[in-house]
Amino acid sequence: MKPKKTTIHDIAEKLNVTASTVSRALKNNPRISEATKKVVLEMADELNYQPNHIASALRSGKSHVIGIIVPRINRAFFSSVVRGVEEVANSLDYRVVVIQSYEDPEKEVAAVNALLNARVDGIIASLGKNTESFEHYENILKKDIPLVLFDRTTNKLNTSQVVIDDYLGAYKATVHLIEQGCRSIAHFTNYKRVNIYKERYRGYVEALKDHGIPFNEALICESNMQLEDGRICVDNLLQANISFDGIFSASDYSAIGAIQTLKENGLGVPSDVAVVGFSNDSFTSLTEPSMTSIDQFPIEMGEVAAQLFFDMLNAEKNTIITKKTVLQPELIIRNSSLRLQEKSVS
Amino acid sequence: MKPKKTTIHDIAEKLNVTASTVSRALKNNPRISEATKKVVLEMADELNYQPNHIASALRSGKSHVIGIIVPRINRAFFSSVVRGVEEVANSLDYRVVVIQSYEDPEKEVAAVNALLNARVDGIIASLGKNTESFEHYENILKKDIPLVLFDRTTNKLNTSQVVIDDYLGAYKATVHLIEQGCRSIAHFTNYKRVNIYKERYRGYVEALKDHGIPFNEALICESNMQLEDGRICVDNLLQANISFDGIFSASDYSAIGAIQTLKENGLGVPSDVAVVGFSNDSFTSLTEPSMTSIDQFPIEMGEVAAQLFFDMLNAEKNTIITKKTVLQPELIIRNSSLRLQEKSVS
DNA sequence: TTGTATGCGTTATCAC
DNA sequence: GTGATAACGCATACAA
Repeated sequence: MKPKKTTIHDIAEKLNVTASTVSRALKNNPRISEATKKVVLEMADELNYQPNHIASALRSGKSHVIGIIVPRINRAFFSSVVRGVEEVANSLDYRVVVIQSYEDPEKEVAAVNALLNARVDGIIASLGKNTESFEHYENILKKDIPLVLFDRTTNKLNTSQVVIDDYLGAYKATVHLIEQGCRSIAHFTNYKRVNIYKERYRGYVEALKDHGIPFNEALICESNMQLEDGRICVDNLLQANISFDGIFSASDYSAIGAIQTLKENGLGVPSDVAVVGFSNDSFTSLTEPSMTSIDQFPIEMGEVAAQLFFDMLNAEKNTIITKKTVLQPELIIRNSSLRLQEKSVS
Repeated sequence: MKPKKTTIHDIAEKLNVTASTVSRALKNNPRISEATKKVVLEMADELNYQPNHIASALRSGKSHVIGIIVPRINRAFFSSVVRGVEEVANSLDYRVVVIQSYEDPEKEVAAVNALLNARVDGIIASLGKNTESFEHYENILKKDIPLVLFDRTTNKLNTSQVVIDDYLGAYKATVHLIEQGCRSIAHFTNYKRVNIYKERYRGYVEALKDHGIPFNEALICESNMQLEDGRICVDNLLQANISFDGIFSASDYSAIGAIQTLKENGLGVPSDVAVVGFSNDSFTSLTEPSMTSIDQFPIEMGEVAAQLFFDMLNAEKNTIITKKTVLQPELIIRNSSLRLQEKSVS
């Protein structure tokens, strides 16, 4: 019933050569004559030969698979990064497998082990928010397996990474709010725990300083940055009677929560409070008002991550090259912060 | 430097048994004594043994990998289905790899080939909108490899599938609009090309009939169901001066496009036009007004798909069992269609 | 209950 | 430029 799959031996037999010759011909080995290569390729085609990657992986020790660890794949940002990696990887005949860590350190450790166990040729990862130990990643490096970190990275690991300039993104966002007339800008952050939020916090502070606006501790709200947290932050500000006319949230999710609560309290967005988020998640264009945010160019980030991976893979002789690439973010202005035109109309 | 990975031979050597014994002990083979199993497991633990799945796959012909083909992973629906599959699969020591077809028939064929080539033990797939030939899927079945279809399926392939009752979902949605007082309900669809939209169309028609509301061809708008298409559909209705007081869109995306255009034209949602979408995508709770939609229980769908896969896998002797599972959808009522309370207030 | 022998399909290392 | 052989790590038919 099941037609047996054709192997290099089948091809070899038909052509009266050996499997080694076929193997070399298929791999375009320079020591094989062009004539032989030609007939081998033709026969392979005729017999509908499909190389067995499993056998190849076993023999060569190279699986041609890259493992990606992301907190969750249903975030637009992460799924776009994965897509970027895939594009580069597939073009070089590499496959990609994705594992989600769900921001759970234990699951992250398990993910690393699962990937190592699956003999991936390398790992591209973004750290979970609660990751504080890096042993599992150090194990990867100890085994000389390429590791590339993206977005949520750490400098405690000596490996390549790609990030956006979170500082610059936050700076741009804050300056934009100032230009729209905001003078009391609240900031939603998680800077004590995650590097990228620390950078965004720094950008916010610096932008205020550069424009002569005093920093006000009371306007900082620390949380886990989900939708509900944004609601709570606004509630707290209102209850405490702290006046504010702008919000820069380091996450789109807490930004939308903030917008909802502001509206429920009869405050206009952006007329009373202008709001800017971070990540340019796909839903930001669907909210009312549509939300200004910072684009992180996730596809490009994935492409760069893949490139860094292959750089490491190919340099793997003894030179350990680690590179940090920083991408430039862009401010996408939408209605949640666009006051100037509104004012001239009303 | 690199410590060589421990194999079953290393364990065997330490214990003065053979590799076969170790292999069997690790697989919990009943022909091995409990005592031997115990020492083998202990030694495996001590030497930090990690089974080499690649070698195992080569030898046994079973990769313990399930391939999933989805149009795009960044749709909440699909990523949730994948998650459901993963949960069941991982609990049975199977891994999952995902390939996106991007609604492109050629990419879908390539995806099937890539998965077969990767020697996956089975494939779980949702068809692309433009898929009209099924040869690539027939090839899977010919090879006796389990295939499970979900959501966007076809009856032209004799294999297991899991769908929601699209007819019922549409029926519920339409009845809900009628109960909210709608009497001229537009329907956005793609029924001529995709089965599930045909079923939703049928549910819409039937609900109207059951409530004595005449069907009006002019209220049907066929399109590709993206956001922009929803905008166009509403534009067309308005331009043609066709009066309508409700919209049942078979997609959340065209529903949000419709809401945007209605609002831009000064029409109230739901006061002038009530809107219901389909899929309960995560953004539906973030729009203004929040959007009523039909939940398809994607995680459950993934779990069932995985279950059907394992059913096929385990029955693979000679009995080909194919089963069709139909899940029940649920109407999630939000503000875009909730008129009754609004009316009593205003 | 355990050991022996063999092969899954490929590739690396010799040899010629 | 090509062939012969072994080996990657594991699983299984057959023997004992």
